[in-house]
Amino acid sequence: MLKYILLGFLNYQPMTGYDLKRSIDNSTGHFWHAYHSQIYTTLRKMEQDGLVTSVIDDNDEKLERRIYEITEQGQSELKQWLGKSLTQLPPSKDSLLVRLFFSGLRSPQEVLNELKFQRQLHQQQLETYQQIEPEADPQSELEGSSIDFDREAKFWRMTLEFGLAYEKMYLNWLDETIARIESL
Amino acid sequence: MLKYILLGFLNYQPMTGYDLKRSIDNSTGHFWHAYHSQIYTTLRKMEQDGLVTSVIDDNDEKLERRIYEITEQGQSELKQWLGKSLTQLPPSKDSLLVRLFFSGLRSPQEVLNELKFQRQLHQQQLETYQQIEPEADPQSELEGSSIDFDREAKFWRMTLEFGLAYEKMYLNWLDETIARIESL
DNA sequence: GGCGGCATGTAAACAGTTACATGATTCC
DNA sequence: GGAATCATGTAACTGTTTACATGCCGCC
Repeated sequence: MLKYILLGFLNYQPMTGYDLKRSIDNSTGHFWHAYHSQIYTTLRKMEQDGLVTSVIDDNDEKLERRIYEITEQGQSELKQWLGKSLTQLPPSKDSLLVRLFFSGLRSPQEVLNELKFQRQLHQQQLETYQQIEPEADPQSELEGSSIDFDREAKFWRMTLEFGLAYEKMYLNWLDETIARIESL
Repeated sequence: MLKYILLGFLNYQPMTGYDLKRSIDNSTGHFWHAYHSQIYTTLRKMEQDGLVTSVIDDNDEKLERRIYEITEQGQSELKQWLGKSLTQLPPSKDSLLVRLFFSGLRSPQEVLNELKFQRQLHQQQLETYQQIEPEADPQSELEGSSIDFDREAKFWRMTLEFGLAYEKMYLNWLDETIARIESL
């Protein structure tokens, strides 16, 4: 999966591993997290497979900043992946729900503490998403590009809407669940 | 993670790998999926680590059905895990959102087809959850057990409520997103 | 000079997925 | 007899996470 995320971003413009890490953290990372260690190793592998090429940045002679660029083969692989629609539900994994499922073994107070802490985190996450709203086009500086970033931004916005809906739903459910446990 | 799910179920009663597979598919699998291959190998590893013990079922001489039972060490490890509350948001991974994020490369019709198909799947999933509602206690036959299954069932119900809220949110978002793309 | 953030990487461990394999039982 | 489902497992691979490691730059 990470492979396609990297191809997706490199299809916008050439970037270093670190640039990719930041791009992911600010956008797709909200629904597909990646560690820098995985990004660097995956980029190396993709270069071996001919999906990207890399050059060392000349501007900066001290730091070995490697700039990656997507190849035609990379573009074609990205398009091919997008062409094959999902035919199943993406499996969801939520360790909090696993913990809650087996919470008969814990004291109600312990469960409440955990849920209330999660509530804070989800509240923060919601606020993070709400602050992304105004600026929907972080790539707007790319004037000469062949990419229509207005069109791209519509899809980015849709994933943001998902994040907002998800956090609101999560907060609602946490509030109801907390209330239910408190009344036990 | 799977380790703790297996411990959680074995804490209710001794079971075979296949029993565990079915229990997971019907409950925690909705928020933490596991393949049978992983279940069997993890059980073997847990036995080596002293978290469970196993015996071959005598009733069935043809089939080598191995019945696993949780040990005291296993119980203590399960409780210890539950004791350490999550301090971060569980990372979510949703490949549909990744695909949508980069859907500027696709035709609107392709995107719509994928979203509409996902809509069907989520509708089915919602109905699945709605049918679980009436029977909240699949373990009710265990009369002599030391586990208070009424108390357990309250937590199971909470995770089910999450599933219902999640699917409703997802369907809503899909409907809005589909409408937005159709009006482009 | 020390601290924090920038920037890049490797190694080892762990988790999860896919494919292969086998044999029993049940139903048609 | 054949197909589907029950039931158990191994092997190879891929993906993900944690830990280790290094050095630069700017700020106080």
